[in-house]
Amino acid sequence: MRGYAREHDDDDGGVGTLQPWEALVVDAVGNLIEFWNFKRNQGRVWALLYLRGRALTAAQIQSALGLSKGAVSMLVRELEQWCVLVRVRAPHDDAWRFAAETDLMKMIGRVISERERGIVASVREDLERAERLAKDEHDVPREVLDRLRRMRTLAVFVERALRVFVDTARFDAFGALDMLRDKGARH
Amino acid sequence: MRGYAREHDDDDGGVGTLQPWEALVVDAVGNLIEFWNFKRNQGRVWALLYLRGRALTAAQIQSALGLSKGAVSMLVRELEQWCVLVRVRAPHDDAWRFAAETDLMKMIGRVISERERGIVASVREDLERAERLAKDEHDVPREVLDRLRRMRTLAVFVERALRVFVDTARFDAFGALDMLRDKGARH
DNA sequence: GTCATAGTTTAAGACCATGTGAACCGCAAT
DNA sequence: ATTGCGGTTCACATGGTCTTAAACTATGAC
Repeated sequence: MRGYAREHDDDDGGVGTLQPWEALVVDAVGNLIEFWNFKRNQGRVWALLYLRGRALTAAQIQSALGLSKGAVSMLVRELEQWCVLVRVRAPHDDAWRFAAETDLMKMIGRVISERERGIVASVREDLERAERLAKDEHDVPREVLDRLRRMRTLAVFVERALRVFVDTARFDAFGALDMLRDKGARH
Repeated sequence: MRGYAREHDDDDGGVGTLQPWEALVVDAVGNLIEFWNFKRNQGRVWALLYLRGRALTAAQIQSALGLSKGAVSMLVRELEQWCVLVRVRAPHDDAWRFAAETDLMKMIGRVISERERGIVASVREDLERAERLAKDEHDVPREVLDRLRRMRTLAVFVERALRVFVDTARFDAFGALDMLRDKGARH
């Protein structure tokens, strides 16, 4: 019976295809992540790396997940930009290796500060501009202006909330989100 | 100069196109909502209705936003299902009218409980199945099982957090999210 | 009955995101 | 210089989502 771990498992991280249970995990994370507007395969790559618990080469990722060379190249670069994995090269290794980031706060924080915050900010700006324009018209009813103001205020509020979140969450108020980390034990 | 409000503005809610400032608002909301995995036009419809502060007919929505009849039909049905607008028919009116829901908690609560919670739950289930399968293998390293368990635990945690949120948030801990509502004043 | 109006459903097409495969670059070994 | 290997980039194909146009249903007026 073909086992999960090979004898010298250092040099092959996943030739051929995944075990069924591994595929389950990888796809589950992929599906989840897809809903947060990332690519499904980004989630699958991260999950694979996290599960394996060590750095894999692009080729290993490619064959484990059944992706093309180009796709892996794109995916790891994107994930790197989101601080979701790190690219490492051992002294005399001739290939990059990729390892999963396990600090969820770091990842979420980055997504919020780079993406969510930008969106909310631009909505707020549009609402502000709209408010100025509307005020210049002479015939916009008071209640309409009022609703417009309320929307803008809400946007400002959300913007602040996000800022507070990223600024404070690092010093973990959110203990549970540190759960993926390898703390005690080994090493 | 063509004004915003017409003399007898009861019967035309938006013939032709929107005022520039209105378009700004509507599109801003559309862009925002798109990022929460809804259709851009769903956001635009809601924003229009909220801004106008009264129920509009499908035809009015259609011409104000420049959509097709079919699109409006789809959009309002979907929004209705998410409790984002209500469909009303006045006594002797021969057309439905649609009004924006202003209780943000109601809307968010519904989205979380119907969509987000389902996703997280299905991920948790997959992780549980994977964990059982992995335990049946004899050669899965302890650390791997451990990471798998941690992922599952995190999923369970998130699931609980979402449940708590939808169950308690109704009795507004989140005052700011009630901001869109017309409370005091008129009426 | 016919006609008109309001709304729904559907097939077809436009559009966009994602992945592929091949060409390409850079480097090291021979 | 040539070959091999890791990695990147790009044009194109593919697939999914959204919108439209048109057919269709329903309902009320005449």
